[in-house]
Amino acid sequence: MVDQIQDDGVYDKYRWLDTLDGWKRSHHNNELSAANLGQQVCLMGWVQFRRDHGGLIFIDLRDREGLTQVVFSPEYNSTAHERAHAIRAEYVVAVKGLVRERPDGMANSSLVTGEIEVVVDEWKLLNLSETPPFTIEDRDDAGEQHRLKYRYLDLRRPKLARNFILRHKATRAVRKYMDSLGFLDIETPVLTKATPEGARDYLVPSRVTQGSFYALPQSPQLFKQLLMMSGFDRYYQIVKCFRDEDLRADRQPEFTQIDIEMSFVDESQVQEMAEGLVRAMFKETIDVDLPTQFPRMTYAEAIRDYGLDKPDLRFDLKLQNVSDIFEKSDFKVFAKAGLVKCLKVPNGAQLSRKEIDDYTHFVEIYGSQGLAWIKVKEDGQWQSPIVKFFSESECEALKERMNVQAHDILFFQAGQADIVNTALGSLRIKLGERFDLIQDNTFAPVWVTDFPLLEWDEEEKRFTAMHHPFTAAQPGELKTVQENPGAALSRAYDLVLNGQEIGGGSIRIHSVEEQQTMFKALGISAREAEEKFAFLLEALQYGAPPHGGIAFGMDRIVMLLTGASSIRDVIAFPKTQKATCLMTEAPSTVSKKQLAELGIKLREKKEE
RNA sequence: GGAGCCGUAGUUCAGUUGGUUAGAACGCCGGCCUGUCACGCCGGAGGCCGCGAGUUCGAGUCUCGUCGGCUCCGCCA
Repeated sequence: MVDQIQDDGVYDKYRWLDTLDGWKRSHHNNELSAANLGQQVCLMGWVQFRRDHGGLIFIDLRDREGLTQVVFSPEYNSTAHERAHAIRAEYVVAVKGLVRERPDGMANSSLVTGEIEVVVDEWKLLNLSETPPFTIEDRDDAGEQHRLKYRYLDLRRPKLARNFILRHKATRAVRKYMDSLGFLDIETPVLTKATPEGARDYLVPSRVTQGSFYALPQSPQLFKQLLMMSGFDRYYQIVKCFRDEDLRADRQPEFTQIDIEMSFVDESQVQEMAEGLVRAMFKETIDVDLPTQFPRMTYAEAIRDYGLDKPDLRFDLKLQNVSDIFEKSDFKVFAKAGLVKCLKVPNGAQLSRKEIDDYTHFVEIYGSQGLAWIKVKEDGQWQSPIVKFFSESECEALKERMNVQAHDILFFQAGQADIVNTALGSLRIKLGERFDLIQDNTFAPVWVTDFPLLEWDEEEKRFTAMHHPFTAAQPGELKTVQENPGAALSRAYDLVLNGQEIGGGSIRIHSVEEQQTMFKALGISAREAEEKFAFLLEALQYGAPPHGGIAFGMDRIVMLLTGASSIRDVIAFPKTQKATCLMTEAPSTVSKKQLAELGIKLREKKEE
């Protein structure tokens, strides 16, 4: 009926399309209720489902807000009904009709608009649609490869659409809160200078200065510090940042940061502001009240108790250092280890041998050599492949230290400290999920403070900044930086929520001497510092105020707010793990002309 | 750079030890249907088993390579 060949042979399936002709939408599709009974309304949207009974025809009309059932009835309006047989999924239609109550027992309690329906007087076919490659509804029946290729269709799915509506509310909450505290939204450049430290830069070739490159910002770090030196006092920006590193379920090459900087403040003032911001976002998007004061823990405590610098405090298990118990043990694996840590799971003895084997493979990912364990039976007997190597006093000490009870399981990691902590800390998260220790809809924020200023980079054989090279050392630690760089503590802090790092910041260096000391500790020569950061070193000499700030990962926060398991579900047009866009097919090759203008010559492809 | 899982109809998947004509559900097309809401009933069409080699009398199934998607380690100040 719809596809026709015109007289001139041109295939034109759009000749029956209607125009709006001044029709105006009166309501969205999640809006009508019994309160609107008897009203004439005009709705527009996409056809979600069609249920053609031959006589009555029902369609569910969808827009971003929801669904409304529309009825075509031969008795009510036979012309409208006759034309409606041709309606298919995803056609775009406008209907004018009467809001009426559904017959007895026909209400649909799963729809907000389920008590009513709109019976059609007149309707317009605004556009046709090919049969979509996958069904547009919330039950996931398409793979991500298809969903990303047809992202614009995927985004019609209510579940996904809701994420972006919520994301908008989060953004709005940020702007409202920051404005209320006198922060100015100031834009910083996207074409900027490559930095030697940190992540790999995305580079943009300069046409005007051939052979030179801009870099896309990993963060507006230096610009926001310079804005403090300009006297702007309180700055924020919701800003795209770029890092050319490998992707993860919670990492995209371009991501959005809530970037904040303040002058004349110390850590506590930045943190107080930041807590208020996060509380406002949670309140105004999902109506959750976060605690009025977030707990704090030092980096050292986090590693000691949780093995990770982003502890998930939604459940209580803690790692225990048991190195001392086994110092002189006959069990050489423990005695010779740099660190031995134990994690007890109450009632964990139910784990099967296979599950334990799986956990063994799991910790191997982190470089662990193996996973030792002890199951405690009903009668208190220990079942374990390693206990036979323990002396009686070692068993007693362990029993007391770990407060061992019947049905417990103990897991051990022994070896190099960083591997022990990472492996056992990650296993802790896994076990928390396995034993359902994490309650739904709980949010456990925590500040992690007192980070080391520097960490040793084995590959480069030098210290690198743990946070970034502009982070101030704690009072008195400047001397430590020179004498024992690895021991110096910084004025950096991270905000962790449910085991995810959602924000990080620091009080910055505002004295040129301290900045030079820092560069020196990082093995950056005075010449190199001059070359890369001359503008910063100069600016610091013209009255830089004490300042500090924080940056939040907007995408990750929205993930937590929506419960999304992938960052791709809160980014409208995300990239695949290979950093490509399946829809636009970016990145792509460019013409020789474009390359020539940039003075770029591609390496010849080797012939096979 | 490395490890793992996956790739079969438009979609989601099944496919036994390698064996004849590769199946199901949903979707699509046609017919019937006046209270459905993932409507129902009847009928039909639809396949480069990701791609390329190899083993074999014979490959969706085994081997190697390759491309693509996902998860993770490294990396991500």
